[in-house]
Parts: sequence; C-alpha cells; structure tokens
Amino acid sequence: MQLSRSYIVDAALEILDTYGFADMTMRRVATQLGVAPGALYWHISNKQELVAAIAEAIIEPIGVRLATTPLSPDELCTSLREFLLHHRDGAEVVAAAMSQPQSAVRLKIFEAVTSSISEYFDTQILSPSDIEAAATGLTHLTVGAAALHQAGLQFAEATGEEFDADNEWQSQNAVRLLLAGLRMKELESQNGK
Amino acid sequence: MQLSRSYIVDAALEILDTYGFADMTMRRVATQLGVAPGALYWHISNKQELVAAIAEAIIEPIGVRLATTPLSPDELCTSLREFLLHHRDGAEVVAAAMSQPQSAVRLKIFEAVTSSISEYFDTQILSPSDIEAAATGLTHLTVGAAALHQAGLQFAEATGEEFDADNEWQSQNAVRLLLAGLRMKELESQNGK
DNA sequence: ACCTGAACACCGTTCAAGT
DNA sequence: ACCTGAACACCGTTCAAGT
Repeated sequence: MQLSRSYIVDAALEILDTYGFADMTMRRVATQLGVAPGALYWHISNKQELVAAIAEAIIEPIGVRLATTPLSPDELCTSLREFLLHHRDGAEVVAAAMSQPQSAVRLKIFEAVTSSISEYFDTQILSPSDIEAAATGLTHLTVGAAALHQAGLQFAEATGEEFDADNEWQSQNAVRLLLAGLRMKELESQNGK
Repeated sequence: MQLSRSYIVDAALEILDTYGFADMTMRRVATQLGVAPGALYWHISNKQELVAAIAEAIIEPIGVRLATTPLSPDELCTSLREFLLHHRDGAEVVAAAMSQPQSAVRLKIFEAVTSSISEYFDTQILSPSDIEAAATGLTHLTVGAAALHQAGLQFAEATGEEFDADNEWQSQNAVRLLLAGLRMKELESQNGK
C-alpha cells in the first residue's frame, strides 16, 4: 500500500487524538504507518507543514457547516470552539499553525468570520478596519480560550480533580461583548450620518 | 560563582532575546552559564517552570507601571502588548506559559486587567461574569495578536520582505470594540433599573 | 548542598543507496 | 518515483558519584 500525504495526515490525527500533541512526532507517525521516518519527507516537506495540514483538517467542518447553514458570528465562534475541542489538543494545534505567517488556517477562519459579520452587520456603514479587528479579535479570543480550556481539562484528568467548566461561557460572553461593541459602532455611524 | 534560579532566568532571557524561543533549551542555558545541563535541575524542576519564570519576567514591567500610574483597560492592553514585543518571541513564551493551568502569569495579567476594569467601569452594575469574560477576552486577544505580529516580523526579516504593521492597530481596535460592548452592557443595566 | 559525567530515551531532518 | 538504513546534530531529564 502506497504512502501518501493524506494517509500521513490521517495517521497523525489519530495519534493526536489518542496521545496528544506532544506525542505527534514524525517518528511516531512513521511507526504507525509501518514506514521509515525518512519516507514521510517524500510527501511532506517538514513538520510545520504537517501541523498546518492537521490544523486545516480540524477546522474543515466549519467550512462544510457554513456551506449549508448560514451562521451568525456568535454561532460561528461557538461552532469553531466545538470543533477545536473535538480533538485532543485541537486548540493548541490550531494556535500553533495560526501563528505561522501566511497560514492557510488563519486565513480560512478569518474569512469565515468576516463573511459571517458581513451578513449580520451593515458593511456599507462599518469601517473595514473595525470588521477586520473584530474578525481577528474573535478568532484569537476563541482559540486562546479553547486552548486554555483543554489544558485545564487535561490537568484535571491527570490530577483527578474536578474541573470548573465556566470558561465555556466566558469565551462566548467575550465574543458577545465584542459583537455588542461592533453593533454600537454601527448604530453610532448610522446616527452620525 | 554559585548558580541560582535568578542567574538561570537571566541567562535564558538573554538567549531568548538573542536567538529566539526555539534556541532557549536547557542545554544552551547550561552552556551559557558554563555548567553541566544537570546542574540546572537542582534549582529548577523542569523546563515548564523555566518558561513560566521567563514569562513572569516578561510581564513584570506591567506590575511596576501599574503601581505608579493607573491605566485604563485600553492603555493596559497596549502596555502589555508593548512589553510582549520587547523580547524576541515574548508573546509566544507568554502564550505557552499562560495555557499551563494554574499559571501565575495568566493570573497576574488577569488580575491587572480586572482591577483596571473595576476602576473604569461600575462594578456594582456590571455582572461579574461579564467582567471576567472581558478580562480573559482582552488577554487572549492581546497575546494572540502580538504572537501573530512577532511571527510576521520574523518571517519578514528572514525573507527580506517588507511587513504590514497594520495588526498593531487591529489589536487595539479589537480591544476597544470589546470595551465598547462592556460599556453598552453597563448602560443597559443602568437603564433597566 | 551543589555540581559533574554519563547515560537514557527520545527528537527532526538528510541523503546515499536500494528497488 | 518512492522508500530504507543509517547517520547527524540535537533534545529534556535522571542519577550515581564526586566535592
């Protein structure tokens, strides 16, 4: 059976879900595929690229969800959060991939959030820089809070303590505050006309 | 000359500023101090702890600044951002330390932002969960945007391209949107009384 | 108490050589 | 074209033994 990029991504994702990000090494992916470590480098140029690919796979469901149902910015962020939490260390992986410049993941999330904002706010009235700021703000917020949440979950699991899940609401609350700010700007500009 | 925790932190910070986070390894810190790698483990239990210590050193200036001058939440975030950008990969380090649960760095930033909010908003009227959400939201937002900014800077430096510094404003804009949302909540609750 | 030497169990990446 | 074997240059961490 021939090795390929998508087999590699699948194997890596499986290791991620089972053992976590720290164990998602090139060598373990290779072992899982029954192949020498060097073999991976014929299909993928380096680990960064693999991480980026995994991150895209993690957020891919938001694309298919958005294709059928239109989501408000609020709902979109909740959805994104959900998909991040759906994989072990999912938020951490996406955060790592996002802060690589020219990152495809960031662009995709950014575009999804921006288009959602455009449908629920008046683009003619709002300044583009406010929309941009809102989109990046919402993204960082959601991913950052999710990463923290997952770290807390794993810590609780490891130590056997029970876990405050109140940052579930915190994230959504912060999203709503930011969107409320955007709505206010919209109203201000409308009246200022 | 005797080794100590603070010498280790200083050496690590120097390596961070000169070569970046990836090169801030235990072994290089040891080499810089002219000591065997194992020696570090007498003073520091593991790398996580070192990273946490470095992160605290990076954000320490906000404490001293806040002790003399009171800052609005907006100003505080700009200040935080400034201090993150003051060290190579500073935002990445702080982000890494922050997502460790029970993180002292996160708590310190959180408390600073919360107290600043308390001075500029009416705590009697605003719900505590909104204040919490605002504080964590602002923190993740600022750190996330700064990390992205720094990654972009380094990429531009490496490839020799010029760099869009427009995410400087984006971060502050997002902060203002969130605070505007909080202000609106405040007004709403006032009128609803 | 504090540190060295040396090891253990790993990494990511490269590349001649094979098929 | 695609993969193996084997190496290169590293990691974090531990721990007997020294002083």
